[in-house]
Amino acid sequence: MSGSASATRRSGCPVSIALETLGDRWSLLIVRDLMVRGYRTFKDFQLSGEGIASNVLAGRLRKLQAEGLITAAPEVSDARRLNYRLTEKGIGLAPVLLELYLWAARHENTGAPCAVVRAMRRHPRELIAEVRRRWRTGDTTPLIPPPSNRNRNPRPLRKERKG
Amino acid sequence: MSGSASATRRSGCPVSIALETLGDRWSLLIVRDLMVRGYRTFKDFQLSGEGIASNVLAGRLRKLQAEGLITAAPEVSDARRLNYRLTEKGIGLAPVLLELYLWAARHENTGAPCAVVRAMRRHPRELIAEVRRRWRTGDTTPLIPPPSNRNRNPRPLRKERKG
DNA sequence: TCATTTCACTTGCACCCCGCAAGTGATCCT
DNA sequence: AGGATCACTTGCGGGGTGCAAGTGAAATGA
Repeated sequence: MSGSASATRRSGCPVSIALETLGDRWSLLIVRDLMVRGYRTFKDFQLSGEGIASNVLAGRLRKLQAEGLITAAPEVSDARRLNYRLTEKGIGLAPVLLELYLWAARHENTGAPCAVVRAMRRHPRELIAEVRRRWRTGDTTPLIPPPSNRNRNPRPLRKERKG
Repeated sequence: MSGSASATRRSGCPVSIALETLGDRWSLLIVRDLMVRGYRTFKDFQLSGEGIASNVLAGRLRKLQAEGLITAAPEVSDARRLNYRLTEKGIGLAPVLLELYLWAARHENTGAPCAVVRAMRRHPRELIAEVRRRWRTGDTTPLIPPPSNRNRNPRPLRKERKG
């Protein structure tokens, strides 16, 4: 029951409580990567092309673990490797991500293919069911094709260097 | 077409693009307050009990305007007052907020009344329709009762003073 | 065996943004 | 006219973020 949730609550509103965990730039992207791309390791996230810093990534993974959204287990064949995996609570975010996806696809010009968007809009239940099935069975083939360039040297995204 | 969207895009994924605007602690809470509570003014948000700082609030309102999620219009009867209102793009976030609400209500122990949660879970379409109806007609009676204490002096929420 | 590579981080640094208290200017109320 | 209200802004200190570089353990290759 997520009992660990820290001391202070801003308010009792579920939306507010959800945003205490998820209200930042990265958490939902990590969940998305675990859910629909086949990502499982630290390296996978680093190279995801979004450009998250390694220390921030480490912090987020820690936090998501503490909140019970993901688990980490060392891989049997390679003790260096940690496999991250969504929990039931984590996979439960599928509808949120779906709606967020549909919203952005409608109101921003994204690179999302129309056919995919239309399919998602018409058959949301089936999509969620498929996501859960893949989660249960450990199927990690990407549901949505990863961005064509799994950026090997992700460009820095800074405002403007002062000097 | 949200053309103003700034120069750099982290990735083409709609979820990532959505989080560029909404991926922080406050933006979605402001949208929620406009959507289901009757909030319209700067003061309303300040007293919402979540404890947002006034400078941060001003910044968020600016950003949400720039992104086309809200508009601001001076009230006719009182020129000091600015009325904020959701745009079509803003009201389009209703399903996202609904799913986020349901997720938190299921996986965290929130103060949400079970009957309300159950009703939301069983009749999501009707709820969204009602939210849109209220938005169209300018009906600002709170859809969900505001937290009993519209905190007059919101407590500071700091980690723990060092000393 | 032993160097090299890979992996999952950590450390140090500069900068930016946040939370907070206080202030500002315009507008309303009396 | 004087005070209250509103929507902010400013100044300050601390914490979080982005980035480059480093660390230690485990795998890989010669």
